[in-house]
Amino acid sequence: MLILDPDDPAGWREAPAAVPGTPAASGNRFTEGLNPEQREAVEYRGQALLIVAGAGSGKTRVLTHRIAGLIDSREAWPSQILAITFTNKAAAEMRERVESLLGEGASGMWISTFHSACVRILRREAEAIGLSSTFTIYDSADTRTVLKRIIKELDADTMGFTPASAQSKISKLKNELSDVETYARNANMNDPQEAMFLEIFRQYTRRLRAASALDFDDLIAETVYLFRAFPNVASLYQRRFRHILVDEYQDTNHAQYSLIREFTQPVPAERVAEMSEHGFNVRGITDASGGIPGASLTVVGDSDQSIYAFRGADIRNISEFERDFPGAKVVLLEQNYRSTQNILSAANAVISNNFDRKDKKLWTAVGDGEKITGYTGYTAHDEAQFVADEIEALHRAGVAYRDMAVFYRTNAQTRALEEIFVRSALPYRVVGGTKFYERAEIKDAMAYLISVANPLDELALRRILNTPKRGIGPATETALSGFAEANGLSFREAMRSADALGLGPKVTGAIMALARVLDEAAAMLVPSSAGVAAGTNEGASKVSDVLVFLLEKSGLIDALRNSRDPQDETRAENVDELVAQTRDFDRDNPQATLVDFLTQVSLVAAADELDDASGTVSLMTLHTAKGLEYHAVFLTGLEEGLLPHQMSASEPGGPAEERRLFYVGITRARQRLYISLAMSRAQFGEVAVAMPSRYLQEIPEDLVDWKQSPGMATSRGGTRPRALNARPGQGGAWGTRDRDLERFSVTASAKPKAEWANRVTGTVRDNGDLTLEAGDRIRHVDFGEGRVSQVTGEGTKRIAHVSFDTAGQKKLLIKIAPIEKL
DNA sequence: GCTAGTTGTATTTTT
DNA sequence: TACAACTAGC
Repeated sequence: MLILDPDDPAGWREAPAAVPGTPAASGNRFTEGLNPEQREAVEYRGQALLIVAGAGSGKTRVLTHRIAGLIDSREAWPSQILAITFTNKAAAEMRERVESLLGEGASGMWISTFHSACVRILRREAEAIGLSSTFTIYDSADTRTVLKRIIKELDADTMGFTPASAQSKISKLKNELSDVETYARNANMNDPQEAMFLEIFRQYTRRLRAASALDFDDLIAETVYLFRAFPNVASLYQRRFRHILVDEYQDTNHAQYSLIREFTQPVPAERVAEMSEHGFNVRGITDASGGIPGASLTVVGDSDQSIYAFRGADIRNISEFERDFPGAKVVLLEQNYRSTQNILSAANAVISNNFDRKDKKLWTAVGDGEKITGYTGYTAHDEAQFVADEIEALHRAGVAYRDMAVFYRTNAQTRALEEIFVRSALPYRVVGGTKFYERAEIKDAMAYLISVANPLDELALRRILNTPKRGIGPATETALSGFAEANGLSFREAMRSADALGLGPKVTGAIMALARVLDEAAAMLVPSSAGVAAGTNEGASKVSDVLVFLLEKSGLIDALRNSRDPQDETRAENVDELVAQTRDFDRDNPQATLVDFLTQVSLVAAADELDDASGTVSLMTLHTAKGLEYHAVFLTGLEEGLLPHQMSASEPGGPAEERRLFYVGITRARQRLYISLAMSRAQFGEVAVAMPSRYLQEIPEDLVDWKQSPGMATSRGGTRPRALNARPGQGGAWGTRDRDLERFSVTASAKPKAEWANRVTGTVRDNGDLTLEAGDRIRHVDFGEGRVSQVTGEGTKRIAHVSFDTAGQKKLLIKIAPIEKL
């Protein structure tokens, strides 16, 4: 999926002599069909441009046309462009679109995420900051493991430190570009809490250094430090990139902001002269003083879609852009090309409740469209059944599954949705969530590769030390690390000389054997002498071959295959899938190294996994949904405590950010928007009463057609559990006034149709080999009786198409549906 | 050093 | 619920 940028380091010193073009020369070819504001954003030439782009206002179009225009008019070579996007997928798409606009490849362009761009720079310049160019990138789980060890060793848990709390604090500091020393200077050492945290931070930094590893936040921060500490290195990039474009600017944090500032600094004349002497071509890019002026900066963003404050995103970066870059031009894009007016009106109404924002109203020329459909389920399963039914109805009406998406606030909400979707034989895919690369067996296999690529990475080594089981326990591990420390060796070196430790012969043999396997794998990666001479990877073994070698020689794959744990069968299959992925990687990137593969894996984002060609409904969190659009969108779990989330209440700006999240969700929909909630939701395995989200009231009532409103669901019938009759408590945002509930009763559609049949439970049954055929009558736990009209599929995937007497048409996966034949 | 069983505890969003 | 950490017994 991710394509390695074809930028070629050999061309690094070549002359990208720009032919300065006149703005008008960018031609009409790239402004045709654009509205006046879009056109202005594409054509403007100046130091700084802020494009305030409302949702669906065609910002990707503007960005791609702007880049294509710059290249086509010869104002810039592709290699002088640096475009930062939020995901790798967006980057790949942007590259594709630019290339198709130009009708040719645009190699040398850097279009990537902040993190990918930084890794690329850091690997190239690693030496300068005393890092191995094969440094490992630690993900949050790795960070957590390291912190867990540190906290245990320091007994910091007695002071209330947890890996999670330390992790988020360290992350916040790094996003503010505060390193250990900076923190130490300002810390109040009389406060034992603070002193302890400093020690944790210090240890953490030390260990990452020793392992030649960087965490996600380091990638950005270290690049900034690199540029600041080595102006001559920074100049290389300042000279090269003449046009910097940043998408989703509202979600940049301080470190990213600082990085952009570094990129756009001018290069003073004396350094330009120096560079020129060293053979760097600066022709055509110097100004009258002989220096290189700062690169032009284009940022695109929408403060209403800022949803990453928890990750340090600072909304001031965009709101104070004009102050930061004096003379900046601002272009406002308000015409929406995505959604119907009803959807936009709802979005506008909701977001206008956020005070302290620049007023901005999205509008469209496409017309009102259909009303928003609302539904209140009794349980999460009931809600999920509504979603499944509506998806099926849309599908029958001709909407492809891939054009529909279900959004939710927390990953935990997928469970009920998945259960119902499986039962309903709906093709779906969960985007993000527990990712493939987070599975234990995959992390194990990856740890082998990492140990080979970066021998200093102790975390990876410790992970594989006893995986598969080799009889090397914690005692041996401690002995090894003690030996390493006492002799000034790395953990890996200690393993090689394990025979000097006086351990048992079996354990010693196991350690030495593992060390040997790793050494042999490392030898496979050395390029041939011809390759070394040419600076290529010629002669090195392919990633897939190294992986297969490691899996076999280490015994990992055999251990999984021969295990009697039935789950290990799936694990072995996952490992095989990893091998298949490395084969794909080798095929797609013949020149790439093992480190390239590891980098790519470290930096995949949830949205990168999206496969446009798949014929499935997509399920994802609201955060992942940013930047995407679908014909039909289902916003689920619109309850107090979920959206806004409980945890956001205590955070400053929390409720406003949650509202933006809701806004982002609404504006993903092109034609149809569905909003739903459940009156009760299982948490802790206990059922708790749920209150409608405060944000629901903010949607004008005439825009929503409630098939079952919150009012109806509380005021009707006596068959539901008592808990549901409970009055909303004091302080509940939904209020205690009856008017609030009445509002929904009044707007509720007058047709009390099949909704009562939809009181779906989580019941699952194994029907084994129940055979059904068209014409059979069945009884379903939730839907009552019905007649089978058709049976499709094979084996465990047989699907019954059933017309229920009261609940309508449904598809059921026969094996697990709670049904019986009559 | 390994395994199974038990107890305890935490549950937001992500590059 | 569900998973991590701890304990007991091999």
